[in-house]
Amino acid sequence: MRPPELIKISPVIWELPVSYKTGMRVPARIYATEKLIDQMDSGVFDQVSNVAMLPGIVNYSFCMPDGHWGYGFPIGGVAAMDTDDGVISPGGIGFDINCGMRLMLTSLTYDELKPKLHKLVDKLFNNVPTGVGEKSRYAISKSDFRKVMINGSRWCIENGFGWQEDLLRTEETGCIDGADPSKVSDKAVERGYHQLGTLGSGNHYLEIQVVKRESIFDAKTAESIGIFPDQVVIMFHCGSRGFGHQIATDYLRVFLKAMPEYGISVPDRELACAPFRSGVGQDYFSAMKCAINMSFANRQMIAHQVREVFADVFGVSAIRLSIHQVYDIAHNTAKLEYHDVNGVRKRLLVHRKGSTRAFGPDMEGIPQEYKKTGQPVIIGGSMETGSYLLSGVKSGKQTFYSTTHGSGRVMSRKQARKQFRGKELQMRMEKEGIYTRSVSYGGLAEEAGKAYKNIDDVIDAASMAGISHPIVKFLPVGNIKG
DNA sequence: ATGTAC
Repeated sequence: MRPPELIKISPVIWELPVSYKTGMRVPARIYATEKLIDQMDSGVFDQVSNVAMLPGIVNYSFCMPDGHWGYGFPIGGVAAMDTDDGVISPGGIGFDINCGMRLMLTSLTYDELKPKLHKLVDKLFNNVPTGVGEKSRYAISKSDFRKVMINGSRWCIENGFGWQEDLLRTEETGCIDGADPSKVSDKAVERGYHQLGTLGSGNHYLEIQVVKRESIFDAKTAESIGIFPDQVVIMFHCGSRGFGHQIATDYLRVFLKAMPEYGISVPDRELACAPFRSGVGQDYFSAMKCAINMSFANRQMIAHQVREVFADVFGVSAIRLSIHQVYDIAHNTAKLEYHDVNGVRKRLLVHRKGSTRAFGPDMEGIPQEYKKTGQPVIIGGSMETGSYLLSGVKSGKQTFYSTTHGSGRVMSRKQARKQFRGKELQMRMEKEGIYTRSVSYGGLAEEAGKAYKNIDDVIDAASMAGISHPIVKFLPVGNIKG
């Protein structure tokens, strides 16, 4: 359903000019192949051009190749705002603040895993709380949770839930500066303090994956990261649970009320925003950072539980099994970054909603060990089709160093439930060598591979456009989900 | 995504 006004800039870049809609301050750019652009719902074109109307937006309103309709902004949306006269918008970050991915390696080969796969997946399913409303296995007081809001993953490491090196291999070393718990409602704390180390539901999952020799695209980089053929790896996807959700809800309400006071009008209530420099804008920014830190800590606690389960099932310590983390990266955030805009270095608030930061080689803010290769980008595909590790590249400058975050839905959850049967899907996957455990069959059906775009198409588009570089593809063999 | 509705 592409609009006739859509201009093809290159085989993988499409533009809606400012003339497309009254009020657009910048053009909108969608990264997609012909095939992917035709798979995008009309909501993408509508929303990406709405975002182009927001005050202070710089260069373009972007949508990544996995883009689809979302709350206000498209999922796959990127919008960099001028920090002097621009806005901050919860819809540009997502309800699940710091939803993100973590990738961990093992020294195990697929043959070593096979006899224990069922036991491993069952034990992960029993140990990592999975599903809506599930609570943490750890008793964490509200005063400890306050420390988590401020210190993120660092709190976990200090309390024995992980390894020091995990911090170095986490975006922001697992703790973003400037989190202020006084800006977070009691209700959010009430929902969040017992959610550390829980997976959640929907498309949140934990997967055991295998490296196929033929799916290593950049052997040199893969080897330098510690990846080898037939290796077993662990990937998971989750965020800040009810905690971040409540913070987003709280501030959307505040912003809706504040907008007229600042003279801001938006084409869609879901684009509620406030000037970044305003009191409420800064309050949300500081509260959102608490959710960013909570989410890093959540994934750290899951990583800890994963190591425990592996050690238990294989009867060898996690250190002996070399369960080292590759990286942990968010795909739902707004962050202050310095970028070159028409030759001038400017401080921007980069909203990435279902989009992954992909800093190129030598850039500040990526771990020393990845300075040469570029920042690792972890892409979760559907549970049937596989996932990717990419790296950031120099030419990522065009999108403020942002790329895709996953496959992107082509079918609504409702539609998927109608079209697929969870039980059948589980049996078919089992036959294909993928053992899944899920809280509900309906939930499983929503995540069917065919409900998503083809992950290879999405990665090809991102690669062709020069916004990230494929290193390796992983194939799923075990999966737990909410 | 979410104690799937304020």
